[in-house]
Amino acid sequence: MDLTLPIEAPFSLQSVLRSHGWVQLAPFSAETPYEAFTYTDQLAHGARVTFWTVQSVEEGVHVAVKGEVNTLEEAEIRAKLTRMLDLERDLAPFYTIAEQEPKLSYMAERARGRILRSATLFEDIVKTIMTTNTAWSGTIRMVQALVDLYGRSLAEDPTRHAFPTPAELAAPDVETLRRQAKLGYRAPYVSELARRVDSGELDLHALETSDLPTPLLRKQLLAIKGVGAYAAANLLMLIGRTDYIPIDSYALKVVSDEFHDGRPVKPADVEAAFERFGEWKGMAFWFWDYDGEE
DNA sequence: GGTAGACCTGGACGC
DNA sequence: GCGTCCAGGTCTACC
Repeated sequence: MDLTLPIEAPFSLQSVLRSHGWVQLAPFSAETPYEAFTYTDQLAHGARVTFWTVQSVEEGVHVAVKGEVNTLEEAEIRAKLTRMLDLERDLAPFYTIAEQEPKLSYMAERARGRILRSATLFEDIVKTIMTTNTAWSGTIRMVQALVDLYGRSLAEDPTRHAFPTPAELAAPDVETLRRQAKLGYRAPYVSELARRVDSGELDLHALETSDLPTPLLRKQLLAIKGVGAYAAANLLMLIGRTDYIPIDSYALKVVSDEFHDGRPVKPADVEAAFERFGEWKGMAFWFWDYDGEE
């Protein structure tokens, strides 16, 4: 079936897909220049696996779904795409600030600022843990392994798999996760997270929709094993809280090159570079035109 | 609250 | 081929 998700301007599907590396991770699939993407998803309603092809149209985005879906399933797909394409983020206040800064002034014109997310916060947390202390190629490999090994397959094409649910990742023991998916020391982190979410002990929907102040939300994220300062800030960015900067070795490098002539910098220097943007400093860091190509 | 050391894996690099 | 280093960090023990 086909459905259209109407989206008000400014919006650019390509800008969302280019917002970070998530589109390169399974079960996403896309080719540069990222004008469309596909995604394999296991629906909560009926637990059926569906395959979507999403592309930009004049009114918003068009979604082609393999097979027929009922009304509840269609509503779920619309809700998930709204999350994935970050459609509820209000960028107007940030655009007002950004147009005063030459390194950010491109944003409104190019409809940048929306950050690609997975269908669920659970998937985003697992993927974020997979980015820590590894090369990007390692992140791609580990996420692909989790999807291929534990995600339910698409009936029409068994080579395609959805991202595993918390129950599906809680099922294998830690040693199996470590050995089969080659997660290394991250295996117990993923296992514990999956078990806590599956049992209801950790309510990620409540966390995501909470109106708690950002420092308290950050504290809840830091309580998840495997989520440290960088990962928590990254996840806060994904759920629309932009007042922390995900400081990793990449951040240290780009800030060093941009503001300190390549001299070594510390996390405090990264904070200082964007402090003037207040609650938007994570956005300013994330979308700063470091290489002058925007 | 701050810091040193250990931690899985796999690719890059030097020999 | 083989050994070493380290990559888009985090945890634990210790001070």
